Amino acid sequence: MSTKNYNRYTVTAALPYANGPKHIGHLAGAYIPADVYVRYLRLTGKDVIFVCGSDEHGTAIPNQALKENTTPRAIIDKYDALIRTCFEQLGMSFDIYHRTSELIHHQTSQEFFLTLYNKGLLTEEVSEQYFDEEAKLFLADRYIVGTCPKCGHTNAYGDQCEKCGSTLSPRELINPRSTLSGKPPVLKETRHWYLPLQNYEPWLREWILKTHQQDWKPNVYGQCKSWIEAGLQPRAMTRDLDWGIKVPLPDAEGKVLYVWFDAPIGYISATRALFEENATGNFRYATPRSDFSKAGRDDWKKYWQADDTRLVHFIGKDNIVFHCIIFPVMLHASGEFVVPDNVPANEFMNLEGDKMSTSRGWSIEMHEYLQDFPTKPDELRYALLTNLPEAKDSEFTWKDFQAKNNNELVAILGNFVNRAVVLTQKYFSNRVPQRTQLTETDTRVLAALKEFPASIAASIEAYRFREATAGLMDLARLGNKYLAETEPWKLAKTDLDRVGSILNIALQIAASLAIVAEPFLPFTARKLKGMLGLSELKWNAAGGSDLLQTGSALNEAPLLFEKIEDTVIEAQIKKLVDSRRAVELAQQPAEPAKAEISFDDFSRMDVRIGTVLKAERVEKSKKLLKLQVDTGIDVRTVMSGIAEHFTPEEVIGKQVTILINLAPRKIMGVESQGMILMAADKDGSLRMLLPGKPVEPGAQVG
RNA sequence: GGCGCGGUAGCUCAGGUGGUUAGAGCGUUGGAUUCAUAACCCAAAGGUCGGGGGUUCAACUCCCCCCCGCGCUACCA
Repeated sequence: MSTKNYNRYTVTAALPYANGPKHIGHLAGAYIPADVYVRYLRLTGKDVIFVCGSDEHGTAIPNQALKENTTPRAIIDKYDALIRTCFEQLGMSFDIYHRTSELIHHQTSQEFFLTLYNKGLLTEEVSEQYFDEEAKLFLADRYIVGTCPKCGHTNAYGDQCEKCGSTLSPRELINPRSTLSGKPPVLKETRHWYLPLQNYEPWLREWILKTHQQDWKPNVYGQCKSWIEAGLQPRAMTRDLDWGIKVPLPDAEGKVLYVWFDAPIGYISATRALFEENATGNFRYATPRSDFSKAGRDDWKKYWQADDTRLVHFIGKDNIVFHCIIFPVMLHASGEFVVPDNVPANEFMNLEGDKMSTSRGWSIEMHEYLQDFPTKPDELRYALLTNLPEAKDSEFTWKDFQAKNNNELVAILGNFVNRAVVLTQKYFSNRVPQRTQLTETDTRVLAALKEFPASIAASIEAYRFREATAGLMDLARLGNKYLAETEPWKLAKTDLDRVGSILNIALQIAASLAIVAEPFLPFTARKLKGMLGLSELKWNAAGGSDLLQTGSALNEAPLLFEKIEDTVIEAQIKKLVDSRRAVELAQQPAEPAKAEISFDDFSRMDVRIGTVLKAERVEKSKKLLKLQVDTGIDVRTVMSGIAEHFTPEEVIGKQVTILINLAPRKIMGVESQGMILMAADKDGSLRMLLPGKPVEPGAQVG
């Protein structure tokens, strides 16, 4: 249990891997809780930095580049920009969002590696790995497929057979082949540097199993325990790859640091960059902080090396081993760094009854949400916060999103604020009325109000963000209930003084809401403060009864939230289903082969290359084009059902493949003498079969 | 296979170290109300806490077995 007195906080959120867009599951796993935590700490006046950035190394980056037919550099630039923008629009309040491709990160990582190396803490081992001679690459297990030795499945991966579920190593595969070239890989010797994790087992046992049994979440603690008890082994910290951070040793050509070695160091280099930029005033990735304007560029060390710094990593459960075992061992072994005080990893968020997966088309990408709901970042934050997978996998549904918005944000929070403000406009010309004599109800409500901030704070500090969010909404409920009990609209004609007291109290509640909402709903909090004319107040002001001065004017008060209609939700669900269908279609196996035919059958068809001389639309037909085709033998008319895929202009001059001895047939009153051959893609779209180089019309296809 | 985390009202989820009638929100039903984006407020119905054993005066909470879901099993980022 951490009983230490901490004087500053270093909070990290998992570095998103820049090989593609990120979805709301990632937000729920790490970024939203981290942002709430940090915003809260700042409000309480704590010394805190919040660092994150794009993770831009590893084999998947060049692979994605291959897939998108571009360079790794282009891939990371593209996805870094996309993710960075989304985070900003969602209100992620990073002090810096850095990139692991930056020089300072390469330097920091290499220094870190050398520190361990020079201390003699890394071991060197030579092993045989599969190598793709054509791609000239060592292959990660995932990129080798072959026949499973256990079940005979012919497409088992090098690490696992998806059919029988057994765990494999690439060497076990029968007839292995590279997924990059399709060729069989060869075994080749390679040398790598390993971190002997087993040497740190006693330390890990002491640090995790003993010290953190109480304060780490059960899922995190259990996972760590499982690994430690299973026995730790040396883990390679380098890879054969040409994309990444060079191993800073002689004769290490073609070797880079393992991405999971460099990625967490990214937190440190981001912190260095944060102070570098604040010290120089040259801001590229950091958000300027006035309190750091006098900081030196070496001040980053306090946030990583001082004993009274509390390091907290927010991650998803897939990252537990790296943040709880490997990175801490690296930090500990280096001898210079503090280790995390907590790693509040979340589980996964499912979507509409199924696992979220970008590749399967079953996800809500951040940028897609923001495109469709550009004015509603807080609405998403709230829906995710109330259903974070804190203890177990949770589920996001669009209906639930709608319900949270309509029944809670609109009906409870927005409505309460609106009621208080509208009544004030109506009876007190939009000025905060005076509070006179207090009734028993008043004092009770004011006392209850006072309790909220501390209770919400306790939840946040215990990493219970759902509970904390519920506390926020309960405060709005308190306000609604107070109005329902006191019914100021009834008293307006008889006792305006009393009405004034009631509205004063209601407005004080709204003011506290504006402060307390900031970590959860930053955009709404800002709006609400603007409406109430409330200055920036710290957390400890929340719960107070005199946040708003009597007589001060309220500003224009638009509605904080708007209802989301059924049609909008239905459209989102349809979009989701459609995107999965599209992916499934694309992955559908090709049509099975037709029955065998003889060579004679085949040679009876006369297939030629012909040149399209003329093409025109056919009246009253959506599908047909009437073509004049030079077949080398003659020029003939062919009616072709391609009008939905090609315009006449783009067909003219093309050398198409044509079956010329098909029996003529009248179509739309015109005799068609042959058939143009087309390839039909899985989505039904047509592609012409063109010769690779121009040929004379009439060239036989066979 | 081994290990870890889960399996609590129709739905989404809370339930430190075992102890009075097992909780919240949504949904449902009924009531009250009209200041408010037909919203708020009150109340009720609804669960043999995955199944089966055991420990105990007492178990959702501890132990054992089984079933189900998810994850990890260490060169997948």
